[in-house]
Amino acid sequence: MPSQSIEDYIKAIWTLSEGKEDRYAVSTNALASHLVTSQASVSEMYKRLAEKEFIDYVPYRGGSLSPKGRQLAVSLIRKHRLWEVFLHEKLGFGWEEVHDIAEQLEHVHSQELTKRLDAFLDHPSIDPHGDYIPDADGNIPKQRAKPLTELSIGVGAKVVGVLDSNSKLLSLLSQKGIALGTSLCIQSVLPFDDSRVLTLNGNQSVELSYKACELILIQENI
Amino acid sequence: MPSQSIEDYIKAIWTLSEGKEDRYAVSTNALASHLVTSQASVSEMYKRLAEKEFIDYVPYRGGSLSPKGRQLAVSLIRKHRLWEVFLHEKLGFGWEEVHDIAEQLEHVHSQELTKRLDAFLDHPSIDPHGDYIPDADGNIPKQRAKPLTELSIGVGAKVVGVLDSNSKLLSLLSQKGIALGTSLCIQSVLPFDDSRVLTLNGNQSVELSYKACELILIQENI
DNA sequence: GCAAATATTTAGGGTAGCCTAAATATTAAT
DNA sequence: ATTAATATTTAGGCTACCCTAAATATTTGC
Repeated sequence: MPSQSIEDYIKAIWTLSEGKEDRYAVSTNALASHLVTSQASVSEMYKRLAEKEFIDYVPYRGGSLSPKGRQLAVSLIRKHRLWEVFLHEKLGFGWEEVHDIAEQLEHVHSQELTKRLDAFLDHPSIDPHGDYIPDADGNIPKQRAKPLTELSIGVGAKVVGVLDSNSKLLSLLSQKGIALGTSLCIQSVLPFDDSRVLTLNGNQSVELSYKACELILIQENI
Repeated sequence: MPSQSIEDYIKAIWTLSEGKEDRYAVSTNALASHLVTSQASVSEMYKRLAEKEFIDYVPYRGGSLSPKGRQLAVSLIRKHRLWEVFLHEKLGFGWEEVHDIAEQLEHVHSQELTKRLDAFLDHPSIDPHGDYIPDADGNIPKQRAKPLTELSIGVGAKVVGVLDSNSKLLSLLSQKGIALGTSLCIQSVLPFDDSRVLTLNGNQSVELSYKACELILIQENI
């Protein structure tokens, strides 16, 4: 069982190499400042992690996750984000409060627990911050979901999540014909209040306030 | 923030002094075998715990919880049992599976989390093993709840909990007129199947199978 | 291409845990 | 009351972390 400390390091390496090419090596420096620790500690830990085959480590070149390391990282991310959903949806914590608690909960070891928690939460795919939750096999979409307010006019996208389980928002959306998976594109942005006029599934046209758009997560079509 | 190790020691001291008089001192030996560690480690840790004022420690006499130590212990027990309820009631774990996971979850530090979990579970007073959950102020009934099958004939008792949230059991009980707080006493035990004939609230008489009696927790009148 | 700046590792040391074996205190037995 | 048995502590040593300061590699700027 990897120690909490090892788990923290692995997760940090994963985070810092997100979006970078495969096997991207994280520098001692970057990791040290991310973890708010000394470079010497990182250097030492890099040796331990390489020893245990969580990373590939070339002295003076930094460390990159091995398949084993990546798997550990992703399972931590999965647990972290599932717990965040739990804290937000079930216990009513604000999205800004959930991180620190999830940071502790992610270290609980029990695959069965993760599996049941996932089912209890109805297999969510997005956490309260809009980040994707890796599935049980560790797959996770590369592209980060972004709020509808950040979509440019004329660019096609798909609804992948909603940032608030607030039932009023959900009923507003269903009323407008917007659901998970709906394809849309922004037709125009209205003056003064920045409401968006959307085209849904290539035909219907609906208007949605800025406030609602902020909470809808989309992924741009490729 | 006390370390996980310190928390484990404190909880163990609490457990071993349960039911004993106040300030009961736990011997090095007893604690070592309970924690499956060496006596030397306990001796050493006793010094650390006394230093941090979690226990009163007289060399060669063992350690007893200080008020501060007792408070920590009870908060751990509270968290442990609340998580057990969560795992059993919400995630469907069997009562025999919940302990090990709760053992990890109890170390998560967040009073707000405990508070909200308690509310989410509807302020349970008993965990899936029939142990009382200390309230937010650390109060906990001295007497342990025991199953109705362990109540002797003619002894008065009160229903304090039900070990299975199985709705069929609950509906059977409401049908028979048994609820939380019902006073009862065993009139007789039937031959062959060990069903119990009960007197409820001093008047009605009902019969209940052994299988059902096993899951009903009672506390004997004093 | 070499010096200066920067990044990284090594050296040396600290604490919280854990361990076994030896020394010492306490308790029980005759 | 002394000895034998048992309980407890101390001594000495280990690992996994952490740290600062010094040494060494690498990169950058001219």
